[in-house]
Amino acid sequence: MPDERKLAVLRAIVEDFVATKEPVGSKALVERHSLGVSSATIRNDMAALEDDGYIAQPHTSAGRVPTDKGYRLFVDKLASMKPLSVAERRAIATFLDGAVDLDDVVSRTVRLLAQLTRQVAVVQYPLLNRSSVRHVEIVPISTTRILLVVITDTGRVEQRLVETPGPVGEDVLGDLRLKLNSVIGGRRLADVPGAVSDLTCAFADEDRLTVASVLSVLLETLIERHEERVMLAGTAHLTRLGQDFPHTIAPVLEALEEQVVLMRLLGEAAHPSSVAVRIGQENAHEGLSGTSLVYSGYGAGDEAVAQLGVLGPTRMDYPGTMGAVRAVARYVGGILAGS
Amino acid sequence: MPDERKLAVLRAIVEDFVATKEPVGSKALVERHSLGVSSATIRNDMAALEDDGYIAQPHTSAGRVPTDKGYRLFVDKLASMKPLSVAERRAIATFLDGAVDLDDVVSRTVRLLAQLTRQVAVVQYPLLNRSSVRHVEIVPISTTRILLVVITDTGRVEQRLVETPGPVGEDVLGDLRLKLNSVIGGRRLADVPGAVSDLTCAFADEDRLTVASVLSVLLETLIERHEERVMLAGTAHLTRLGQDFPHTIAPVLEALEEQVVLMRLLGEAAHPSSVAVRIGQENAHEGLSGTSLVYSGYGAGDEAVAQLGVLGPTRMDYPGTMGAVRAVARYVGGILAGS
DNA sequence: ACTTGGCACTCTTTACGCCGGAGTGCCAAG
DNA sequence: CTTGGCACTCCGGCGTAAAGAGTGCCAAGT
Repeated sequence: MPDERKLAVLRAIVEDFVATKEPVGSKALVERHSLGVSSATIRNDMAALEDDGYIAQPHTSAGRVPTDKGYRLFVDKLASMKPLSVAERRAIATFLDGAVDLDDVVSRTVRLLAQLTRQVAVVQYPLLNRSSVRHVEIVPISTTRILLVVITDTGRVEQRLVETPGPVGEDVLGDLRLKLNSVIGGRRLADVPGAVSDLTCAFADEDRLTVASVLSVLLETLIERHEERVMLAGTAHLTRLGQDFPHTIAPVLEALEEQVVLMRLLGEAAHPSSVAVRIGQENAHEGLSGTSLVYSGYGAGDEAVAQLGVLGPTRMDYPGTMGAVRAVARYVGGILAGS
Repeated sequence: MPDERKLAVLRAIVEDFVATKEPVGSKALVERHSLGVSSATIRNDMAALEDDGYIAQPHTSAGRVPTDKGYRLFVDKLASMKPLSVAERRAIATFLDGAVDLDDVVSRTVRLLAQLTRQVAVVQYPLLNRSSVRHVEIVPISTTRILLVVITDTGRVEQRLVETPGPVGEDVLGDLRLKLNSVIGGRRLADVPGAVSDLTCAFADEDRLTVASVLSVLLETLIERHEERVMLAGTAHLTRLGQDFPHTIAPVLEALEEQVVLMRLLGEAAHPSSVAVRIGQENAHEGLSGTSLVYSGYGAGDEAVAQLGVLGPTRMDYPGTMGAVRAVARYVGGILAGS
């Protein structure tokens, strides 16, 4: 619909507004970007863009500001990811190569991303569906509470407390541990449910309830838990956002503290293998209507195992941010594949 | 040094200032608190208090504001912890009793504390020195990388990645795992170093280096790692602080993201068994000079196993906050002792 | 049909001066 | 030692004024 020049105008508006944080007027536009036309022409174009909902003015006779819809068009049609500088690339390498641990990889990644983009970074823990069970450990905590620990061969460790319906003997637990390890040790996580289904039969009647409760928690842990954790960093960068809108920062912080919200944020869309963007209201969470999420799947090889991204004001440098997210996602993928 | 009435005046100033967030003058003081003297007398006292450094005025002919030193005196001599309301007590109980997990206890505690005090809450993971080793698991990740997992009988799980000096055979690892478990299984964490000291001798020469590297990481993990983790919540409450001093919020957020800073914050003082307060500059960290930390040790029984507390503006309700911190610390202690 | 220069209009932002209020410090008297 | 009085200071709010930025529209030009 919008012709060529109008698009150029929109692009210029977005770029200038991102750079200056101030509504941009027709005169400033024609000065800074060498469009071949006069300010009056630009004014006409801007009026048209406003009619179409791509830009808006905060109040009469102020400059124009991109709307969410405007940013969307910009991201979809007008922006290309900006490749990182050499220094940035080197920073990624040196920062990430020292990781000693899965936790460490995630924590370094999230800090790196925050620093690189100067925004809030979010990294989902890799969910390693195709991994298999290395060991199951059962630890009695009290007479009716036991701790269940699952170790996978990819280095993931999950723990979960189980309330048993009644007191359990040490011997039963020991027995259960042996049987569990022999039955599911080495199995793919996905195969575990089938493997343990008839395990309860091997126990005396009075212990079956206990065994069943342990098994149900085990399955729950394997299926759900690995999706639950995210890590974040760079919340201090929100203060820049708060500079102009002090009221918007609190709800964002609140949202970020809710793991659930974060997970939905990353999880709602199908995992993209490359970079995607959720802009403003598209986030479908009250406090996040003034922020954009730039995210990408990452993982070893071709398959995405989790998501990572950054959250910032809708008025952000999309090309740069998208470039950084893509670069980090790829590098982390490489690390996961290599280890 | 300061006589009785001057102390009363200081107390009144602190209370009023905390309540109103505005510098308090002599006239307002004598109106709100039924001191038996006139405003002129108060003025003299205030001048004396100012000479002694307990209060200050933001600018000439404005009301007075307590200094860090003033708050210190208030906390030490004038304040008593305010007991919680019944509703608050019940909130603690219902909130904390549902915990299913050590992680869960910590995460619920920190959220509860944040909500109760309307400030930033910090909870250190319990370090269970007196616990003993339940199981050690060794998982090969690649030819020169193995994952070491330690499970204690208190339900704590630690994992650590080990880079071996060279390739290691599965059999050696299996052997090591067996030997490790038989030697240190059931031992107190503190006893582990002694127990494993001569374990390397049991291996063939070419494997000793590998074994030694694994053992050193193991010891490291047991000694250091359990002190490292903290959890926090309620960062959104910082925005209230930022209302008046927008520039102070960013450094605080930065400090909070640095686990190291947080740990030093809690760790510098000897673990107190009851509530203690660190005010303003006493925190010895740049960005935290405008905040106070109210903290307490907590743990099962008499011995403190970790710390917990809240961070807020120096201008905070100390009696209320201290009461809340004490109550939560005690309740969590009870839970840990009970489970 | 599109572009352009001009112009009037609107609205925000900044500056300035003014005044009121709150609070202090000091003094002299009780 | 306390008290009332008083002069002085300084912040903060308010209204007006001027400046500046930007728009919308129109009529003329290409």
